[in-house]
Amino acid sequence: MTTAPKKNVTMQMIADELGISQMTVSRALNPKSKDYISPETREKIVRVADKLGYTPNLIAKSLVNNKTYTIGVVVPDLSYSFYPDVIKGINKIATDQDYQIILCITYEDFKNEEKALQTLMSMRVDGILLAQSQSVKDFSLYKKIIQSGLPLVFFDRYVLNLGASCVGSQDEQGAEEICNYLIKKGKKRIAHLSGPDALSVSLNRQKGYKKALKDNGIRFDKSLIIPSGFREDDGYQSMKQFLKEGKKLPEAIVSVNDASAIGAMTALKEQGYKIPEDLVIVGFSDDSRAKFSDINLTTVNVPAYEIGIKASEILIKKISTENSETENVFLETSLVIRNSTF
Amino acid sequence: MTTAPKKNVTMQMIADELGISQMTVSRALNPKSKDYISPETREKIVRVADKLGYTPNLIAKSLVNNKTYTIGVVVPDLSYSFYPDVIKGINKIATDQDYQIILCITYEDFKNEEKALQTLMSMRVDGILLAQSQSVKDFSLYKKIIQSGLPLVFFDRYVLNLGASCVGSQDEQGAEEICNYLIKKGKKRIAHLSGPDALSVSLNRQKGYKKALKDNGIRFDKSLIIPSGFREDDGYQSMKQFLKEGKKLPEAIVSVNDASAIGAMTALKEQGYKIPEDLVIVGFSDDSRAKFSDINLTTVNVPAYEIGIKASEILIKKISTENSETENVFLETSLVIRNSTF
DNA sequence: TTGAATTATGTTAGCGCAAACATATTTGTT
DNA sequence: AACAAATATGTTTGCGCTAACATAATTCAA
Repeated sequence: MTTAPKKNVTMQMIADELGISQMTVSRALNPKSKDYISPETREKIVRVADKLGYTPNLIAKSLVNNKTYTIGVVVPDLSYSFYPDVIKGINKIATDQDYQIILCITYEDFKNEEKALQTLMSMRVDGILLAQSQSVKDFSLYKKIIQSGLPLVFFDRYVLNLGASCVGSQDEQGAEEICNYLIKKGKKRIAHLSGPDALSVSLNRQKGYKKALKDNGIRFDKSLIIPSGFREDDGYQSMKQFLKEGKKLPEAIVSVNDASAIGAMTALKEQGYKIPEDLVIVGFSDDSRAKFSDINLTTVNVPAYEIGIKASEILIKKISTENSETENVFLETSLVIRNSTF
Repeated sequence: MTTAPKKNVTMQMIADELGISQMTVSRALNPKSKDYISPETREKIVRVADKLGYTPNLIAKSLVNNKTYTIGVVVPDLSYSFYPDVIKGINKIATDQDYQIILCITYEDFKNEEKALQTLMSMRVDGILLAQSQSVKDFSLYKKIIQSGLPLVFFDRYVLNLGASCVGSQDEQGAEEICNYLIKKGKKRIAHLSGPDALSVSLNRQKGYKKALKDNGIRFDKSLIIPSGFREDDGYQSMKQFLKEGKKLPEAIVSVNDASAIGAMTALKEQGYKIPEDLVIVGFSDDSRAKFSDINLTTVNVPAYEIGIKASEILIKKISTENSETENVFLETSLVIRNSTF
């Protein structure tokens, strides 16, 4: 037995049942302070609404109000603990303010990112939270969004001075700190497994790396920049390539993030190198896996949950305030020393 | 300088610009096979649409078509790797079919779950994927959803015979297998850290545990069922409580999931017990942390990504097929032996 | 050449709701 | 009693779009 799917109950149906106008139903179910409605009528309406199983149609409401109570959240991946943690933060604030999250995963592919953004615009989300994909090509779509007046807040991976607020971490300082730590430990020949040039995180972390070198009188050696990416496999492949070239091994490697560091460790171990005896390696992000003794990665903690909180707070403020200024917030990182640098 | 937020461009604006009717614009931008439109007109329209920065309004479309191309995904948590992995699977299928995901996190709270489901109904999502929260109270809302004709598919934590399809893992067999493994290793006094009674996963895993005992001629001892939950802290608290009661320590503990097992390990270690020397412990789920040597948890692998794939496939089939039958799918688990059971 | 088919466009209505503007009905005030 | 204010409800319109049904312009066969 299959029951024919019932059509959704509308205000008109409730009105018809009671022989009143649809507008009265609307007023009863969505009381505005300035509206008048008699308690008896309201009660009747609520009872019938309940009896018929009325569920308000947010689509229709959105069309009228030009407001959807949805925000688009675009992330590159869910594979490591970082973005799920950010999303938890976003969800906290969004839920408190009755916004729903539309989740898009780009898998680091700019094509997917562009498609997601287009769709979110068409869905008339009230705002967008975006962490760029690793393969960004250009910023024209970002500009279009910003210019259209749709609030956009970058998080983690951002573009400054585009008119969108940015929430991230103090990447440069974090990288500088961890490099200084390595140098203090006596390391001089330090390589950097870097992320894609187009991204703020990559550049800032690299900047911190260079600054630490400079401050400590170590000459920057371009050949020690190993181009990589954010995924474990990026680190693995890049390290493998580097080792194949037969260059002299560095004393330390500063990776652009944990996943990449873990990949690099795998490549190094495959070649029989021991960490931290033969060389030390550090990451960035404090992935949930970093603390385990098989990896035990010295890294820089980035407050993922707080980034989510802050980014969504700024977004929602932007949504509900007429002319809110763009603001950039960079949360503090902290050094987490573990055994990969003994 | 702050530019006034431009109103969104509509088809009517394009039509006005060209002195044609809005309907012609609609036809040009959303070609239906049966429609006629001259190539020149279409070209003009596309050009103007582009010039004005037209973005189709899916809200309006949804209202007309009674179809939103959204699916609601309700999960209890994002803290462990399991649900993010499921979501990756869901996202894969959803994206392929041009559906967007509306993500709701309940934090194991039934109140949040009910609110999320209500909202999703109001948003007129085309279907819902749900993993119940740990604190389910009753099924009336599920029934209401199903009766309303809104496709609902349970995943991971499900309720059979409610009219909704269910996608899960072979929990009973998995639990049985891991218990048999322990028994084969000579363990006889085996405790079970169990999940909430209201949930399928809990019951099935407990059923598998009991079956293994029975098949091996071990009498079931009710006092060895330790009521717990799915979160790390649940396992920690329950274990602590159990230890405080001063009962004789079991030789092995079968936990309802990895997080709970990890929590229990913490409690045990705090009391100076050594794993696996003093007692062995096993989990369920194969969380991304389970493989690390600090934990090294023998567990049952549950194919999270595949559950996401299967559940969303079934949901979308249900959405697009008139009278699709409910179907229940239980994916195979596999034993993962690590050092927590030496 | 004529009218039927084909092609190209226009008009109207309605999806479900709420803003804006009526119109009743009741209450309170003097 | 008379009128304004307060209260309660109704009507119309439009959000942006598409389905359904016109109508106009063109093509083509006989």
